[in-house]
Amino acid sequence: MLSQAVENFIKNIYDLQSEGSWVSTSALAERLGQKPASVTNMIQKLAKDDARLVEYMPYKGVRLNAMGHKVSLEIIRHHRLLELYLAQALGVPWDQVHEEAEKLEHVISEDLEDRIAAALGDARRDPHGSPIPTKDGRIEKLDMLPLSDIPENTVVRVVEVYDHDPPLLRYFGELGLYPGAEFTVIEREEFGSSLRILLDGKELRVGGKALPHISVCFLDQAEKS
Amino acid sequence: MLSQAVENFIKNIYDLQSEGSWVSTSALAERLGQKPASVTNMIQKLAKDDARLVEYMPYKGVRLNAMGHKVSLEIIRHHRLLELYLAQALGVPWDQVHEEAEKLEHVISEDLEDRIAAALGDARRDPHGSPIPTKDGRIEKLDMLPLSDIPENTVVRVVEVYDHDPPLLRYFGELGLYPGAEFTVIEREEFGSSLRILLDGKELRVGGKALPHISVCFLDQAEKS
DNA sequence: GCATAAATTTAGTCTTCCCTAATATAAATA
DNA sequence: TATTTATATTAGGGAAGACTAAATTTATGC
Repeated sequence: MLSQAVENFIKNIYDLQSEGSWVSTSALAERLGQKPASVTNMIQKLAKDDARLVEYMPYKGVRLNAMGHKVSLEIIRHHRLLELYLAQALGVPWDQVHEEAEKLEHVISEDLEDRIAAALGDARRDPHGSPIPTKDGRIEKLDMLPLSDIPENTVVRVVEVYDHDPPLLRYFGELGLYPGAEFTVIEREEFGSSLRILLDGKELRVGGKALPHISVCFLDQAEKS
Repeated sequence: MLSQAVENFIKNIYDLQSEGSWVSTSALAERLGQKPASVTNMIQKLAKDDARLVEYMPYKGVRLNAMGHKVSLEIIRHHRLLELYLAQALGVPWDQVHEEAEKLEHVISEDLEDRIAAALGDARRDPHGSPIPTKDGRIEKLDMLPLSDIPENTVVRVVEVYDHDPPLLRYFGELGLYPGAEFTVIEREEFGSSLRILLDGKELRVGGKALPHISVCFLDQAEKS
């Protein structure tokens, strides 16, 4: 049985690892809201023989090994199933599901996980568009680009909104920028200060700081519904 | 914010307190699966000025004060709402809901508590028949007697099954002895070894050890449906 | 009523998981 | 390359929450 502290470490290493192979002590400390010294400490424990969840090279960083990778996907499966269940079954707003799932993910049994999954049917994505890992540890790789990199006059669809900050999510919600939403990028204003888009016939302005947190895919005429 | 350890202490003091005013160190230790020395330690902390949840008299025992009483009912509300929700919404068998709720009760937010309560409508009892405390801290007092005290030739209805042991609950489930079930006590065998009852036209034998764990109310002809 | 048994508390220890302060290493720059 | 700066690690410490062993208090039996 892994402690909640360990599970959180593993999960956050997974998230950071996608942005490069080795995860630095300070990046992990930042994300966990802990001091770098504390992180070094825990990482060394996780790399030891009894745990063996990560590979650690002093002054270089940490990364998950096969075991740690498996464990992280189990936790992320819990988290994302819970987010979706809370939103669908209990109507928890999408800006609050993360915080709630963050606590629940560590305490639900395998059996409850299965029941939640069954209740959701064939659920592939959580409310933010992130893929839900399968029970056997596979996870869909999404084909997408941050909205900040999209050229003008392009039709796109929101794939994933990757941030857990409630005010930011509420802002996106007000604009209608949920996963699945389709819109046209009209014009990128100078210095990336904001983006003009056309969504459901309305012209909207999306703040520049928000752009990296929305990922979209291109939508050619054939696909567009 | 109370720790899970503290919440568990408070909840278990509540449960034991109904069987007499002061709760002994050893009884609490037994229930919590801890050593008496550990319990003394924690109790003294709970009685200190910062917490002030219990009243403590050395060598006599511990009991909840007004604050502790309020807190315990909040935790028990979480627990019982969760048990009922898990059973009703997710089909978790009644012998497993306790264990699951035991972990969840400490991590759900007030908001989630309210959403679960709303989803359940006007829910008054958990799957074992125990009353669910209201949001404002009131709890129904049940009028019932243990099945071991019921005279022969009496018609009764199951009110509460008070034990969390899964095999015992499965045994009751097989017999059909859920809260609400109505039956007639036919004959009490000598030394309380077992009880013959008539339920839904079938004659059943209930093991003597199980009798104190089922509480029933009398059912006169007028009430009987 | 006194001796023994049972229950409780005290004292000291251990693990987990966080911290700060000091030190060591790596990276960046002149 | 030497020096400065940023990053990481080591060393030591503290709170929470459990433990064992020893001492103390209360209850019980003759």
